[in-house]
Amino acid sequence: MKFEAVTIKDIAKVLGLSTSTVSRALRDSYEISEETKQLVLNYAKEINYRPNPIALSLKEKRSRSIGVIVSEIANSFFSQAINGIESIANSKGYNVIITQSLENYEREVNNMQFLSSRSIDGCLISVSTETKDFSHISDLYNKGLPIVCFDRIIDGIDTYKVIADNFQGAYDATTHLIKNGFKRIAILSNSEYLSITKERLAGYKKALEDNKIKIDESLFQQCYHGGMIYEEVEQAMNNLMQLKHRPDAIFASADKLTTNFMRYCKTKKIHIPKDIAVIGFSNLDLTDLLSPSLSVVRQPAFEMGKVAADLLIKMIESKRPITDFSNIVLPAQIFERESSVHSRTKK
Amino acid sequence: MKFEAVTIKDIAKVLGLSTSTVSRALRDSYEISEETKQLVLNYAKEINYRPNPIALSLKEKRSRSIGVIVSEIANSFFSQAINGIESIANSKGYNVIITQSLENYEREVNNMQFLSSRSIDGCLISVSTETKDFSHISDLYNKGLPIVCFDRIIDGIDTYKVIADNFQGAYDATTHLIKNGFKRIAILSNSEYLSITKERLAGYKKALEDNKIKIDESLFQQCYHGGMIYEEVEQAMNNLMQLKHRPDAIFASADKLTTNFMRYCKTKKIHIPKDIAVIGFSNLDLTDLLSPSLSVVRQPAFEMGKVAADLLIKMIESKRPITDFSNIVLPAQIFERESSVHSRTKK
DNA sequence: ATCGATGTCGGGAACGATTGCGTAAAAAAA
DNA sequence: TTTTTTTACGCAATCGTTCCCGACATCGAT
Repeated sequence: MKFEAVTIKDIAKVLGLSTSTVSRALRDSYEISEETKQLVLNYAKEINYRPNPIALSLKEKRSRSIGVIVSEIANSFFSQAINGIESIANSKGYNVIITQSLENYEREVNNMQFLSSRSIDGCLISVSTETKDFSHISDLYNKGLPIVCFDRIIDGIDTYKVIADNFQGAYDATTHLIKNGFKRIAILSNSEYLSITKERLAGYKKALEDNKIKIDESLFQQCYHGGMIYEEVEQAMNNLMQLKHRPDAIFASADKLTTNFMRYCKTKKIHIPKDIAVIGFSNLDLTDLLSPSLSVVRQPAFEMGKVAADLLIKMIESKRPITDFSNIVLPAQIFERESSVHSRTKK
Repeated sequence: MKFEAVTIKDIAKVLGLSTSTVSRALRDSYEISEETKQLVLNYAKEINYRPNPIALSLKEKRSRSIGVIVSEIANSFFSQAINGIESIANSKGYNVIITQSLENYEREVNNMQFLSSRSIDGCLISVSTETKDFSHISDLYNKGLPIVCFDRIIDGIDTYKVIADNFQGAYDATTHLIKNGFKRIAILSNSEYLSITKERLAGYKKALEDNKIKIDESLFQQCYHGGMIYEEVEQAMNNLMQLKHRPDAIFASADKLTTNFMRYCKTKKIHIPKDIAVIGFSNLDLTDLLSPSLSVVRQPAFEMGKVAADLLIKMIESKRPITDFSNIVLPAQIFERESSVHSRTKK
C-alpha cells in the first residue's frame, strides 16, 4: 500500500517542458520567463505538488531533521522542553525525532547510534543518570555532527549548553526552608555524575554556609537512578530517618525524587510538613493539588527547549564552524506552598 | 557544518570494485564470491560504514518513518501511548515523528499536511476535541496513506481502530459510585464530537439504568475543550452546584476534566468526597498522592500504542490492500481510592 | 549583414543505493 | 577441442531534485 505523489517530471510532461525548467520556475529563477513561471506555478498548485523532501535531502546532504535524546518523555520537564524544541524546529522546517534513554546508558548509546544512522542534521541531548562516559557523544561531535546539550550537560564537548540556574534555584529553595525556621535540612540528590546534581548541591551548601549552618554530610543522600526506582528513595529516606538527629526538612533535587519522597511519607504515615517539610525541583503542573500542596523550584522547560533548538539550528545552518560557544543559563522560579511551612508558623 | 559519511563508492574505490559488487556483497548476494564478500564486509566494518537511509528511501519510495498526531504529549495517557508506539516502531526500524494538535483543529490539519509533505509511510492519529470534519484525514487515506486511529477514533475512514473499553470503564466507574451509596451522579463530558465522549456517556447511562436510577440531563455537563481551559470546567461545575438538587458524586470522563475538577473543589473549598465524590478517567501516575487520593479508570495506554503501531506497520508492509479491518478494544482498569468513598461508609 | 549580448530553455550529471541485464573468464560437459 | 554452463563481476538505469553547461533565438549595435 502506498500513495504516489506528484513529481516535477509529471508537471514537465504535461506542460511539455523539461524538468530543469519546471524546477527553476518553481524556485522563481531569473532565467525563466514570467509566463512560463505562471504556467508552472498554477499547474503545480492545481495538482497540489509538494517537493519530495527525501530527494532534496539526498541532493543537499541534509535531512532537515534533528534528534532529541531525553531520559523520559513522560517526565513533565522533558515533555515541556520537547514542546519548546518542536515549536522552534517546526517553524524552521525541521522534523524532530524523539528518543528516550529511560536513564539507561546502553539505551542512550543505542539512541545516539540510531539517530546518527538516520542521518540527522544535529542533536539535542540531556544525558541519563548512568552516563559517565561521553565518547558516544564526543565521537560524533568531533566528526562534525552539531550537538547542543541542555539540562544535564557534560564537559566532554565544547558546544552550546542550555541550563536552568540550578545553583540559584537550589540556593533559593534551601534559603526558603531556612527562613521558614527549619534547622536540619537534608538533600536528596540525583546521580553524582550529573551536572545538575553538582550545581544543585553547591547551591544547597552555599545557602547553608551563608546562614551559618554547619554542613552535615550524613544529610546528603544520593539516588543513583534519580528516583526512577521507588526503592532507592525509600532506602535514602530510611537512612535519614534512622539518624539520631533527624532532618526536619528535605530539599529534593529532582522531580521523581520529590514525588517518591511524598509517596514514602504517605506510606510511612509521616506528616508533611509537620514531621518533615519539603521543597523540590519539579515541573509538574498539579503540585497545587497534592496533599499537601507542594513547594517547588520550577525550571523554564519550554523556554529551555526553544533556546536549545534555536542554537542547534544556528549551528547546523552556520557556514563556518562556530567556536565561541557559551552556556545559556535561564532563571528557575520558586513556588512556596504548604509543604514547606513550619508547624509553628502555621495558622 | 556537516559530517561526511562513508558511502558505498568509497569502499568500491579503495577495494577496486564496482559499487554494484560492494552493494551485493553487503547484502550477502549469492552472486558474489565468498572472499570478495569477506573483503568488503571487513573493510565496511573497519570504516564503520552505514547505508544512507535517505538514499534508500528515495530508491524504495518509503521513508521508514511514521507520523503521530496527538492532542498533547504532556498528557500522561499520550506520553505513555507514545512510549508504546516507539517501542514497536523502533524495533521494526521506523522513526516516529510526533506532533501535537493541542486540541486545535487548524493545528491538526497543519500537522497532517506537514507529515504528509515529509513523506511518512503511515500515520497514527487521535483527533482533537474540535475536530468534526475529517476530510484532512480521509483525503490522504483515500490517496493510499495508511492510517490507524486510536483512542479518539472517527467514522470517516474504514481502517484499524484501537481503543480502550470506554463503555465498560464508564459503566464500572458509575456502578462503583452507585454501589458506594451515591444517588445523584453527574458526568463531566468532553467535546460531543469525540468517540470517547459518546462511549463513556453511554456506559454511564447504562449503569444508571441497570440500577434503576432515573437519568437527569441537567447532570450532564460538557466541556468543549476537554478541560484544557480551567474556566470551562469552572462553568460546568458552577452549573451543577447551582442546581436545587445538587449532585453528590461526579464521573469525570477525561484526564484534564478530573484534575481541573479537583482544582475547582480546592479553590471553592468543597470537600472531596464528603461534599462531593469523584471518579475520573486518568492515566496520571501520581493519583495516589493527590488529596484525597483519586479513584480512576485507567486506560492501557502503553499497550494501546503498541497495538496501534503494530497494525499500522502491518498495513504499511502489506503487499495487497487490507480490507477486513477491525476495532481493537482493550480493557480499562478501575482503581478505587479515597475520592469516591461515601461519608457514611468512611471509617 | 555580422557580431556579441541577452533571454529562455533543455541535456545530463550528480546525490547513494539497488538491481536487471550483459559478459568475460573459468569450469564442466560434449 | 569445442560447446555449454556456471561463476563473478561491471554497466547503466532508477528514485526526485538541483544545477552546471550548452544551445538556440532574438535584438541592438556596428
